[in-house]
Amino acid sequence: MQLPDPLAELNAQQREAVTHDDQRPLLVIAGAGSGKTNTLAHRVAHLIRNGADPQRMMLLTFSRRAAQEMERRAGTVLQRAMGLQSTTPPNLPWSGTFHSLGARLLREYAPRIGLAENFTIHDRGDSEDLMGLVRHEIGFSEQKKRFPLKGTCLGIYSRVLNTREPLAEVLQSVYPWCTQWEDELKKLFGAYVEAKQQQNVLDYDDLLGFWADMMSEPVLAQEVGARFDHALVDEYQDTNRLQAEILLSMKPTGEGVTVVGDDAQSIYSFRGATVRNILDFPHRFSQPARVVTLERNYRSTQPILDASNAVIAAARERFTKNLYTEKGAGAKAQIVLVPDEAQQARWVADEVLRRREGGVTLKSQAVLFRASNHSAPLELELARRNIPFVKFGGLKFLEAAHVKDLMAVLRFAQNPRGRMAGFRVVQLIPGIGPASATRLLDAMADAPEPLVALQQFEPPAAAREEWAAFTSLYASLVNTSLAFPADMELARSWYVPHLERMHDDAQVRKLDLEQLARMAAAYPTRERFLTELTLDPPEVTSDQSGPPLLDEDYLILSTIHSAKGQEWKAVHVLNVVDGCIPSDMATGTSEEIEEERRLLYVAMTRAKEHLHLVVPQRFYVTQQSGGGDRHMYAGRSRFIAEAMMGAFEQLAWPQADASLAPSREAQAPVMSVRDRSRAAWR
DNA sequence: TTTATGAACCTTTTT
DNA sequence: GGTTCATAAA
Repeated sequence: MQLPDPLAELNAQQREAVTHDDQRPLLVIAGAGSGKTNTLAHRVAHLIRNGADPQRMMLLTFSRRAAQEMERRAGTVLQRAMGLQSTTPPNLPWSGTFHSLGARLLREYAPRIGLAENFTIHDRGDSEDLMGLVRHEIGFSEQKKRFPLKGTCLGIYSRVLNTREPLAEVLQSVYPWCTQWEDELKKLFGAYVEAKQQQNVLDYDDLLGFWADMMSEPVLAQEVGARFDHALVDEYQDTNRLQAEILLSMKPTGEGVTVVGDDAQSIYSFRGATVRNILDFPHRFSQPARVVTLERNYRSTQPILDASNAVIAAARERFTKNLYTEKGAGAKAQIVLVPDEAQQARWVADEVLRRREGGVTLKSQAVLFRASNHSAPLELELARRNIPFVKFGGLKFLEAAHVKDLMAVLRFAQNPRGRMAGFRVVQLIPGIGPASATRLLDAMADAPEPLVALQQFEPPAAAREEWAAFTSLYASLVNTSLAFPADMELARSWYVPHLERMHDDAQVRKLDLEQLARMAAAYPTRERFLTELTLDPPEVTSDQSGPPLLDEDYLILSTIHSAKGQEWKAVHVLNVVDGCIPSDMATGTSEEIEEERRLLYVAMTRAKEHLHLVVPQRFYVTQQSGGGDRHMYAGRSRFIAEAMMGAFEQLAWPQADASLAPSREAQAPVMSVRDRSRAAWR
């Protein structure tokens, strides 16, 4: 039987990237929409077809979702190419983010590198809290002059680790207002590291840092490196120096290394990512790399591409790529002027429904925005009109207080030396506050058997009864006689009464806990559940109405950052206004501004057929000084210069002459202060 | 020492 | 609009 040639659907450059077979490392510069994922999937399939062992492939992608998508598509390609009947995708056990693979390796090698195997992982919030605690303990919270806040301290620490720059340099370039505190910060970070080790916890940065440290030991480097024949990295423009070092130490010759990226889409430098990684890649290994550039765009129509190209062409520095497409002409990208944010919400809702009438499902439309709170007015409008939507990015499910509480119970059981979890959990018990909690945790830290210390602890009299209930819960959680997720159920039944006592809206919050319990069921062990949920939190925010059913149609709302790698038929970008894009939080240096420009470019290139940039001409800002909210008049984003307007179609809504007059809604009474003042005394 | 109440605060993006 | 921080009362 003649099998179809799996490469037939690829263009020449893609084929070159897929079939690259010599020992040199491979760099694929892939423009937006150039079939990057497809190419990578084909490459994975190609390697497997030629005998590569999927167990010995490391696939580093930006998110777990990206990894799953990759496995799925590689599976489809393989199936077609080999005529396999089975529909199961190849099992790629080593695919995930740098952080998640780091966690797995460290767990596995823990005994040999001086770690306890049951370490738990701090998320951003825990790390900040611990930093704050240490900061307080060594007396920096009571300085006469203001010492940087805990979040800033963690930011500095993290940046030093991820960029591998000396503290002094980081302070100079990114935190110039903190340079006077260099010595104190050094001392603080030393104490912070000490605290983490005593508590047997790792933070995000440790997952990379310890991995890199482990690889600096030649015996281990050799051993780990030899486990993998291939290492493929997606979104390479968003990796940082530390990640590049890890890759280099795993595969010093570059043999079997493939990285894919697009310098024009680098949008994570705030996290220490550097475009230099992709620029320097060709000469980082002991042999030069082969470079393949994908320029043909398969996603967007020519007019959308023209507008996007115009925006990115103004970038200060970039690798010239000229995206082209053979898709037929379509509608020009639109710039839509609306009077204010409320009208913007109405316009978008109208437009979304209009498109749906035209046959574009809600799911194939997306609304993108710079910061997650930008979508608030739109969310109200959508709710009012019963348009279902799912929002990505922004406040995470796991950041809700009640979800953190329940997770902390499990984490405290998993790692009894983790103070942050314990501190949180025991204060749920009425009668126990910070002082008693500290006394308990100190006793546990000093004891050889933390569980025994906890059982022997004398709680304040007011807490005695509840304390007994807790100790028995804790004991059964620590002795993992229960199969996961049965212990989750146990913890939940202990926590729910506390939840009801503390929150008026306990009903809504209980739904979230049920959701959490359902999620837990998908993991084999408690350890895996805790680790993976911390490293790869569910992106959907908790929503009072609950997530729509999977088969239902719903609109996508997403931050631009979370929209990375995705595409939709119609894309609406909110607040394309100076102050939002670029964010006025990020107009300090020209590097920051350049990154904001790329952000707009990323947003625009998500669109396949219809692209709308909405410009509210007036919007609210809440300013801390000046005592209240005020209106601001803002112009179109500086990234769309007058000279580029030829690539856009501009329209105003409502009709131009009315655009600056107050709308009907603005004049209609929305409330009665008199009713309210009367009601206040009723 | 704990808890209840009030005031201030601050709002980017993510592993 | 929500949480965190400070102060006062139990």
